[in-house]
Amino acid sequence: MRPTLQTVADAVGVSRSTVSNAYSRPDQLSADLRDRILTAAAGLGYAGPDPTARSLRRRRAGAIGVLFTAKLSYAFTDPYAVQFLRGLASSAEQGRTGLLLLPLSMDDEEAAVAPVNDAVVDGFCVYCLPDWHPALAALEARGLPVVAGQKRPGSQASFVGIDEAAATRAAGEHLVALGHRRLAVVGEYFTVAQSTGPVTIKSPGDVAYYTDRERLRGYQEALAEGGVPWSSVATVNVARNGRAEGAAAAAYLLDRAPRPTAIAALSDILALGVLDAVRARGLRPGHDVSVVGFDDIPDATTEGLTTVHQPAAERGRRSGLLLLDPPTDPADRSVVLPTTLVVRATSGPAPS
Amino acid sequence: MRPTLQTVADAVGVSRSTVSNAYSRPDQLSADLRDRILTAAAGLGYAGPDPTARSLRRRRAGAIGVLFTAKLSYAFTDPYAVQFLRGLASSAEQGRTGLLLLPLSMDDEEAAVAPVNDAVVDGFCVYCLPDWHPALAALEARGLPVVAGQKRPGSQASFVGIDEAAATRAAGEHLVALGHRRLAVVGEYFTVAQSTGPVTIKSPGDVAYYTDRERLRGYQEALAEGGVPWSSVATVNVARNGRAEGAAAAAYLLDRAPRPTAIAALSDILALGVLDAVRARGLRPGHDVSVVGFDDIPDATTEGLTTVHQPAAERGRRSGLLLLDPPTDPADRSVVLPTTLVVRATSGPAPS
DNA sequence: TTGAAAGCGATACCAC
DNA sequence: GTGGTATCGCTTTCAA
Repeated sequence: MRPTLQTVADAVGVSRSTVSNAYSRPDQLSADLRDRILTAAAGLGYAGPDPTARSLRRRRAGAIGVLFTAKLSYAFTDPYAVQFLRGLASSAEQGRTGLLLLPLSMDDEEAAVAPVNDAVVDGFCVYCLPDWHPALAALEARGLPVVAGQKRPGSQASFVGIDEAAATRAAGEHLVALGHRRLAVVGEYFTVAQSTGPVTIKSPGDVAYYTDRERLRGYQEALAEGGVPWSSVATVNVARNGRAEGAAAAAYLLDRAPRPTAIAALSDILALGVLDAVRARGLRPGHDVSVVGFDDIPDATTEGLTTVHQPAAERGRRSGLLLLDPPTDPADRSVVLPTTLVVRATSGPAPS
Repeated sequence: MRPTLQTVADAVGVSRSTVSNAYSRPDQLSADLRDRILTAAAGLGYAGPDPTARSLRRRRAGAIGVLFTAKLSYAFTDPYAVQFLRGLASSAEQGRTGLLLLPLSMDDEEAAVAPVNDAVVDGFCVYCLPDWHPALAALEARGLPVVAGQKRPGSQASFVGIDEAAATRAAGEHLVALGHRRLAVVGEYFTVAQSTGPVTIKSPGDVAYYTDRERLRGYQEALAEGGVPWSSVATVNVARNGRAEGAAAAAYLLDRAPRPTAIAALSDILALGVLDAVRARGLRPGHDVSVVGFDDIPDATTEGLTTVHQPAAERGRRSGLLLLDPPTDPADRSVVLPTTLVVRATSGPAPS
C-alpha cells in the first residue's frame, strides 16, 4: 500500500499534524525535526500530501476549468483561441493554477453537463457556448466563480470581453464611407443549415451564438444608417470557422452577378479564405473587392487584411485574474476591453 | 452554507447512502424515490456530489496532467504540439477525462516540481522534458501512470513514440544518395549558447533534449556511413523553434562560402524558415540547395517540403489510451510508431 | 513545539 | 431496496 501521512508519522514517532506541518507550514516546527520527517518520508517513498485529499480539506482545487463546445481539438486550431488561452495560461501560471480543458459534447444532454459537474476546479472560464446549452444551468448550480465572454441575462458570471457590435459598426461605417453599397457578410452562424452556403437571416437575433449575433448586428446598424437596406445584404453561412470554408463562401458570392463590392467576414480566418477566393479569380483585394475581417490574428498583418483588432490574450489574462480572486463588488466583475479598426490594404473605395 | 449529501438526505428523510445512490447508481433504488431525491436536491440548490470528495473516495481524479516545459503558451503555438494534443484530447474525451495543462518552470527548482506534486490527476503525459529536469524524479515518486515520448533508463514510464534516429538516418541516406557532401543541420539544441548561430557539437550526446539528440545522431550515422565526416558538417543552433529563427540560421549558412548544398532542419517549422532564406537569396530549393524537415506538419505539404512524416496525432491518442488504462504487461506499455520519409520538391541532386 | 480530535463530503460494503 | 458504519487522506483549531 502507498504510504500516507500516518505512515510517515508512525515511522518518525510523531503525530500526523506534525508531518502535515512539515510540508505545509515549515515554520511551525524545528528545522531538525522537519529534516528527519522529510528524510523518513523519502525513505518510505512518500511523495508528499495527496493532492485530492488536500483539495478536499483546503477547499481549493488548484485548477480552473475551460469550457469548449465541439471537439476540444478545435481549441488548438483557431488562432484567436490560441491567443486567448495564452493569456489565460499566463495568469493561471502566476496563480499556481492549472488549466483543465473540458470538452462539452453538443449531442448528448448527459455528456453535455457531466464535465461541469465532475470537474475538480475552483472556477470556470466559458470560452464560447450557445445560449441554450444545458451546461449553462449546471454552471450556475455549481456556484463556483464563472467568467464568460458574453453577458447573459440573469447570470452571475463575470464578464471579460469587448463591445462586439460597436466593433463591427465601425467596420461597417468604414465600408459605407468608402462608397460600398453591395455588401455581403460571411460568418459561422450556426443556423439550421450546417453547410457552407447562402442563408437568409432576417434579423441578427436569429443567430445562435452571441459573438456572431452581435457582430452581425453591428454591421446591420452601420449599413442601415448608411442607407443600405439589410435586405440587400447577402449573408453566407460557413460550416466551420476555417480558411477553406471562407474561400468556399466567397466563391458563391463572387461567381454570381452582381458581385458584392465588399465582403465582411466575422473572423480573420474566414476573411483570409475570402481573400484566397478573390485572388483566385484574378480580382484585386481593396480594388475590385474590399475584404474586412475580425480579430487581427498574426496572419492578418502579414496578408495586409483590414480588420477589427481585439485584445485576445488580454481577454484571457483578465479572465484568469477574475477567476483567481473574484472581486466582491459586482461592478469590478465586468471588464470591457477596447477594439480598434485596423485599416490595411484589403479595403478601398468601391469600384465605380 | 452550501448543501451537501446530508442536507438532501435529511430533507427527504433518507440516508446519505441512498442519496448517493440516486446520483451514482440509479438502478439501486426505485425510480420514484430517486425522483423525489432529485427534486428535493434541485429545490435545495444541491448540484450533485462534490467532485473533490468523490475523487478522494473513488480514487479517480478524472483528469490527466500534461507536462510542458517553458511557457504553457508554447504548447499552443507549435504545430506538432497541436496535433499531438489533438490526439491526446480525443482519447481523453472518450474516457470522460479532462486534460490538465501543467506548465513547468525551468528556473525555480521549487516551481519546477510543485505542479507534479499538487496536480489532481490520474496520470501524467510528459510532452517534452530535458533529462535533468527535477520534475522527472517527482513524477516517479508520485507513482501514477506516466507516458512519455522518450525512453529514459530506469524509468517506469510507458513509451509512445518513434525511432527518431532511424527516421533521420533515412533522411540522411536520401541526401547522401543525391550526392550531397557539404551539409548542415539546424536544430534547437539547447546548448549553453541560447542564441541563434553556429555551434560546435562534437557528438550528438552533447544535446540536452532527447528528440534533437536522437535526430542528430541519425544524421551523423547516415553521413558517416556515406563517407561524410561529422567534422565537416555545420551545426547551427536556434534560440527557439520558430520560422524566423530557421531563416536566421540558414542566413548564416548561405552567406558564407562554400555554401552547403543541403540543409537538414530538425523540425518543419525551422525547415520552412530555411526555405524562406533560400528563396530570399534567389536560390532554388531542391536545385541549388536541398532542404529537409521533420514532422510533416500541414504547411509542409503546401510548401512541397521534403520531410520525415511522423504520426503526431496518433502519438497523442495512443498516449491517452495507455494512461487511461495502463496494461499490466510491460511489453504492451511501449509503442513505437512508424515514420516515413516523404520526398517532395525541396530535395534534389547536389549541384555539381 | 507538538499532538488529539474533529471534520472536509462522499462512497462501499454489508447487514436488514 | 435501504440504511449504518467505516473509511478516503489530509488540515486545522485548540489545548498541552
